[in-house]
Order: sequence, then structure tokens, then C-alpha cells
Amino acid sequence: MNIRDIAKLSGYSSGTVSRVINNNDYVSEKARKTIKKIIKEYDYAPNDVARNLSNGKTCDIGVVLPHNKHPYYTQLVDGIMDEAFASGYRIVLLPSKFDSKTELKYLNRLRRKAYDSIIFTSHGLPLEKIYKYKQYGSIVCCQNPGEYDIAAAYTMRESSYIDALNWIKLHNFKKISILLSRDTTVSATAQKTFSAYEKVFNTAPKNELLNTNVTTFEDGYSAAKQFHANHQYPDVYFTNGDDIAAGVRQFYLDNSLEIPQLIGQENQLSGQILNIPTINHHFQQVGKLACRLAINNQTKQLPVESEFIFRQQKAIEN
Amino acid sequence: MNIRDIAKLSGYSSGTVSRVINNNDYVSEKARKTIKKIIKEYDYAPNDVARNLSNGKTCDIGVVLPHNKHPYYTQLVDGIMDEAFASGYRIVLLPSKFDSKTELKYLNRLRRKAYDSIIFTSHGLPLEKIYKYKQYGSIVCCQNPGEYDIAAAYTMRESSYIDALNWIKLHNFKKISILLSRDTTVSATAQKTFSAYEKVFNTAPKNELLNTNVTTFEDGYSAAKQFHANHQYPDVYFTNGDDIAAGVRQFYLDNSLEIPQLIGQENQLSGQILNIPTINHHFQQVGKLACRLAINNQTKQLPVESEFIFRQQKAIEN
DNA sequence: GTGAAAGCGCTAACAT
DNA sequence: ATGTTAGCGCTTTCAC
Repeated sequence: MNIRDIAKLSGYSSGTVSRVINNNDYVSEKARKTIKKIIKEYDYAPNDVARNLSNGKTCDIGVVLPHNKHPYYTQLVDGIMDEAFASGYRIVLLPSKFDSKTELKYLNRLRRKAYDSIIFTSHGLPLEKIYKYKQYGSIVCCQNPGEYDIAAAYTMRESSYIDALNWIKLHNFKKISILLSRDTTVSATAQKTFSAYEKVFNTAPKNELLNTNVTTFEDGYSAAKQFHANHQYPDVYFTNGDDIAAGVRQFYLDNSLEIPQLIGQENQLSGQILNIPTINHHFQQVGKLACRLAINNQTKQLPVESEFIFRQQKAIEN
Repeated sequence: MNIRDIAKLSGYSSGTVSRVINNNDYVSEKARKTIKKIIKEYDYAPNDVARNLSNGKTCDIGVVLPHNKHPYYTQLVDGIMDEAFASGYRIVLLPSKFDSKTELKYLNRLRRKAYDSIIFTSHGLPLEKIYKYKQYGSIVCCQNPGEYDIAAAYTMRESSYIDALNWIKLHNFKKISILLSRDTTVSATAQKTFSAYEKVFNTAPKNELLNTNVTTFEDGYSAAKQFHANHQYPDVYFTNGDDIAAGVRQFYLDNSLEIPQLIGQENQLSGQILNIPTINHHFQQVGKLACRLAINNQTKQLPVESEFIFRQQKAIEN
């Protein structure tokens, strides 16, 4: 059952049927009524794929997601989805695990018009590669693209990082551990962390107090454990998430050790419960902006301010 | 630039080009080489929408999501996504807020072949309505569809609920508060909670210790606050999430009141941190199964066991 | 092994 | 207002 069948059955042409379906243009009341009746009678529904093909657009937006365990992505997707829904767009989830091959496949699907735009919440692929695909459709990143002329909405980490590190400095902490999700060689976030550190302390972070590939509570726990196994005893942890900070805390708790100062990120529930200072990156807002850029196909860069939220950690932990 | 252009440029027909693109069938090495060269030279990429139209399928699965604040959905989507990715399917997010009109729109898009299947992680629409759309495509629910012959993967709440409530009974708690996300009139989960309660206590839950529309930490906090304002003093809270239980706890903490026994659900990080007993519903597994049903278009019902996880709440809370 | 052509189902420009 | 028709771009059957 297609539009031509309805045309025949109603005695009108497919053009008129199309007009009725899309209720635009001028159609006589009589035609509209007759056609609607037939549509109902034969339980006809127009085919969206055919429509997309004819219109040359899908109203779909692909969203590349390295992993979904991290709240960064959850919040981002939330913001993107809100905005997309409001504009009649749909979100297609594209899990990548930072794998370049997979991400390239997704970029190629943009080329193949599987979706109108693609948003990288984060990426394994170098920006250079991504940039090359700009010609094929609307591409938006959620990290500062630097010199590349790529649309982006992103959180400005620097000032809040500096605030947090200054706070650490002011309180005279000496052994500063840093937990990251990815290495500085591939992660802009890691680089930002380092540069802020250097600005505040005039020296690079200590390698022996550094740990990468940390993304979960469990990872935080293991990281703390490992430091202790190596006889490293940080007095403060600058972590990449409240959940991770909570994992660190748990290690100390389980071993009846005094809990060091913690600093989280993402303003997660765990931080709120445990009174861990955090950094709010406003990722929902970032997602909203990214989605708007995607929809309007604008090559703009939209930074969003982040903020250091201080909380007094309880001296006695349960 | 389309397949016919490539055909002309290469001196072959579009049929042969199609064969090369899909590298199936028999194509001579010579033809393959020539055509591939032209494709590369002219930077041609086949159009996925046209392909979908011709094939009559999209490899997309719509996932209806009432809200994404609740971890129930996060875990479910996680499971769905894993399975979909493994099978070359894509997930299209369909936020509904339990709104029937919106959900109906999504069902109609199934009819319009916008996606091959649709999964309801939860629904506002009555099953009867959903059932009517079964003829238009693969539909899967993530709740027990009861008498309706609808595909479903869902958590078996009853036994773990009874375990938890028996534990409550055994420990002689008397004022049992129940927090729910939706009313028994619309929510199967709420109904299950009630029936388990009745089985264990031979009486219905007390209305004055009941609260619905609770979905977040803040809601939990407010619920506890409200009970106290109404001079109701539960000695145990059976909540619909660890985060919510954590919110309840926070109220007592902030007001220097003794923290009552809490029971959470979903096995969330907050519960782990605070040692709140919980119920693990294995939603990731449910998601996996639901997705498999969607892909294979099987009308099966797959229950998944849930389990009560006991944890000793600390007597002294921080 | 390859080509021709008939779909897939809809839209929109043009004609009347 | 309505009809006609040429797209949109790919797949697949049927000949040869």
C-alpha cells in the first residue's frame, strides 16, 4: 500500500494525496475529505524512508559516544536530546570506545547521508581527520578544536582548574595526585589539566602521582591502592569525576586510613553525598549548544564557563 | 554523484557497480578494479537512505525513554546499545516523558518504517494500544505484558521484593514507608510492590507512609521532609532507587535525626558508598535480551531474576 | 559476468 | 485545485 494506491482508490492523483498528507498547499475540502477517508479505510501510513530520500534529509543526528559509563556523556546526551526533541530531530547513538576505525565508519555514514549531522562528544580520531569530513555534512565537536575550523561547544576547563589548583596551593597540599581518563598525548582535557598545573605551581605534575585510564569508582579505588603499594602517599587527589573521588575515598575507608583531600568533577551525586568539592562543567548546556550548531550547520565555537564548587569535606567519615 | 554516474564513468552498468559496492555476487576482477578506481577518484559514497528504501529496512531500533534521569533507563539503554552495536543495528532515542501522544507518534513512526523495531523501556500508553501496533513491526516492552501477547524482557520483581520485605518483617520494623515513581493505577512496578507487601504483611501498605512521583535524590529528600512535617516517622524506607534512599538519608542527616533503615533499588553507586541494601534488577541484561527480541522479531517473554542485596548500614553516619 | 529495467515510495516542479 | 512526471539513489530480477 503506497501513495499511488491511495491515489487510485480515491480517484485523485498521488500529487494531491501527497498534499493532503503533508497538509500544505491548496487542496479542496472535498479532495481532502475523500482522501483522508481512504487513508483511514486502508490504514495507510506514508513511508518515512522514501520521504527522507526524496527530501534529501533525515532529521537524524548521530552522536558519537566513546563510552556511556562516564557521566560526561550522559549529561551531554541529555542536553543534546532535549534540544533535538524540541526541534523535531532524532538522536542516533554511535558507540565508539575511542576506536578510530569505528569513528571513521561513523563519519562515512555522514557522507552516506545516514544522518544530517554528527556530534562527537569526544573522539579518538585526530581533528585533522575529522576536519576532512566537514565537506560532507554538519560536524560538531564537544571539545575545543583549537586551530581547526570545526564547529564546537565545549566547557572552558582552564579557569576552574586554576581555581581548584589554587585552592590546593593555598591550603598547602604538597603531594598532589592527578587522575585522568586518558593520556596527555591524546586527550585535550589531560593537556588542560597539565597546563593549569604548570601555571599554578610553575612545575609539571609528578609522574609518580599520576594515573590514567581512570573512569569509574573502581578505577579510583585501584588507583589509590596502587599509589599505596608504591609507597606514594598523596595528600590531595585531583580527580576527573566525583564517582572516581568516591572510589579513592573508599580505599582509604576500607583500610582505616585517614582520608586525604579529594577534588572531583562533573558535580555528581556521589560528590554531593560525600561533600567532595567538585567542578561543574555544565555539560547539559554544552550538549544543547552542540545540538543547535549541528541543526543549523553553523561553524561556530561556543565555550561554556565551568566552575569550581567548594565543599568542606567532613573530618570524620563514616 | 550517484551510482549511475559511476556506472557511466566506469563504462559498466549500475547493476555491476552495485555489486562491487556490496561486494557480493560475481564480478570480474577487471570490472571490480576499474569501478573501485572510479569510486575513489570521484570520492563517491553510496546513499544509505536510498539503500534503506530499496531494501525495505533501516537497521534502526527506536528506544522509547520516559526520562533519562533514572538509572533504570541508563542501564537498559546500555544493554540495548551493546547488543545493537554487536549486530550492526543503531539505536534511535525517543524521549516521551510518559506522554501518550508522544508515544503514539513513535508507534506511528514504526508504521512509517522509520525504524525496524521499537523498544519501550517503559510506557505511558496502555498495553492494549501498543498491542494494536504489533502488526506494523517488531515491538518489545521492558515490563511484564501480562495477558498481552507482546514481546518483552523484564525483571522479575516479585521474589526480590518479597525477600526485602521479609527482611523488614524479620527485623521487626513497623512503620514502613514506600516511595514510588508512579501510582499503582498506571505503574506495574507499583502494583508489584503492593502485592508483595500484601503477601508478606497480609495487609495493604499504609497510605500515610506512601509517596509517589519520587524519582531523584531531591525527591527522596522532600518525601522524608514531608513525612516529618505530617508527623509520620517511618522506621524503614522501601525506596525505588539507591539515589532516592540517599536523598532520604540526607534529610535525616541535615536535621541531626537518627537515620532509619533504608532499602534502595538499582544497585547504584550511592548505595554502594553508603552501604544501603538494594535490589539489583539486572537491567543491562534485560536491555540485551530486549534488543535481541527486537532484532529477531520474536514474540517471547523473557523474565530476568532480580536479587535483594543486603548491606549492613553503618550505625553511625558521617 | 554484465546490462537493462522495473521496482522501492515519496516530493515537487510544471502544466493545465 | 489537480494531474503528470521526473526525479531522489539503490537493488535485484531477468535476460543474454
